[in-house]
Order: sequence, then structure tokens, then C-alpha cells
Amino acid sequence: MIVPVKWSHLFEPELLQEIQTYGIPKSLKYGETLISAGKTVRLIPLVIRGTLKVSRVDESGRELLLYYINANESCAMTFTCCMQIFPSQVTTVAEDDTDLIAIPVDQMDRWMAKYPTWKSFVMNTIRNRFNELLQTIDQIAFQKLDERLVSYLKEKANATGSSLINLSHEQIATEMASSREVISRMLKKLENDKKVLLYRKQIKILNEL
DNA sequence: ACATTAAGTGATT
DNA sequence: AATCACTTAATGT
Repeated sequence: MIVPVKWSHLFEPELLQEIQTYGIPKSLKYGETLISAGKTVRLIPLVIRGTLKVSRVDESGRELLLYYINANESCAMTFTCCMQIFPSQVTTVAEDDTDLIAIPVDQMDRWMAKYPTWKSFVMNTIRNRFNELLQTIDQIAFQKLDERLVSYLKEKANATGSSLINLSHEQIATEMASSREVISRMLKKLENDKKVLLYRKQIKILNEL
């Protein structure tokens, strides 16, 4: 298994060695589920390549996007749940083809005490996620849906590095916990304002957005 | 050509 | 802003 060179700046050599020996390499294809809500988590994902999407899902299957986990990041939710073997409150799905190293809980428990770099890595990812979550709460509480949609589109374009977004109105609606018709209408309005171009399962973002 | 799925629309709450 | 019922348009077989 190959631990990315980048990580040598993050962790000390002995810890890198331990990651090598205890970590379980895993690859997910686009759309595959890593953890679904209600399941107990025993592994911590360290993402090497790709993106994981973390979202809340309620009983009836409605969804709300919480945040993404990118390369060289890990999952804050997992830390908090798995330390005491609590069931996951979120679902995480591969947003791209993704490679990761899964760390067994008992190892990571031990590392917390042994390696300062590990501890601060964990603390940092929790802090970062917490801040991101506050942002999305702000959005939901204080922004109107049309403003949220615009930020959503911008974020998507940013994440993919392309102004062409390959999503159906339906997919957008479920990620934003809204309904397809509402999203369609708002997109239509954006198109009339020359902010986007609409195609089937594709949205082109124009500079004016 | 036909069936299926995505998107558009008006009315109702 | 959500839901329903329906239409229209694009895409797959």
C-alpha cells in the first residue's frame, strides 16, 4: 500500500509506518456508499484521492448535503461516533472514484495518546468540520432558497473545476432537501437572467453568476 | 416508432 | 415553498 508522500509532512515516520501496517486500503467507485445512517462505524477513512459526500438522511429518504471530504482529509463525524462505538448519524457516499485508507478504531485510539501529530490532525479536522457546519446552518437559517441554490452551483463548479455541472434538477433538489419543481423554477429564472444555460442533466454556469 | 425519464407549468395548500 | 396533476421535450431501445 502506498501512503502519499504529502503525509510525511503531516505525521511522523513511525506513525506513517503504523498507517502502512494497520491501514486497510479501499477503493470506492462513484456512487458507492461507505457508511449508511444507523450503522456502527469501526473504521476511520483517510481519503487519498477523490471526494466523499456526507449527508443527513431522514426516515423517508430525504437528504441534506452536509459537507465533502476531500483528499488528505478524514471524517470528523466518524471520530466522534466510533470512539465509543456509536451508530452513525450520517450517510457517506463516494462523489468520485475514491481511494482511501481505513484505520481500525482501536489503532486510532492508541495513536491519540502516542502521537501528537495524530491528535492535532484529529482536532483540526473536527474544528474545520465544525466551522463548515456552522456555515451551512447559517445558510439554511438565514438565506433564501434561491440564494442557497446559487451558492450550491458555485460550489459545485468550484469543486469540479468546470462551469458545466452534470446534475439533474431532481438530484439538486434532494441534496438541498427541496423539491424538483421548485428547483426547476428557480433555475428557469436564473436562465432568463442570463446567469446559466439549461440542458438535460446539465447546467452551464455563465460568468455573470 | 414507442417507452421512459427529465423538465416545465398551473393550481392548490 | 411544497405538492399534485398534467404536459412537453429529450433520450434510449
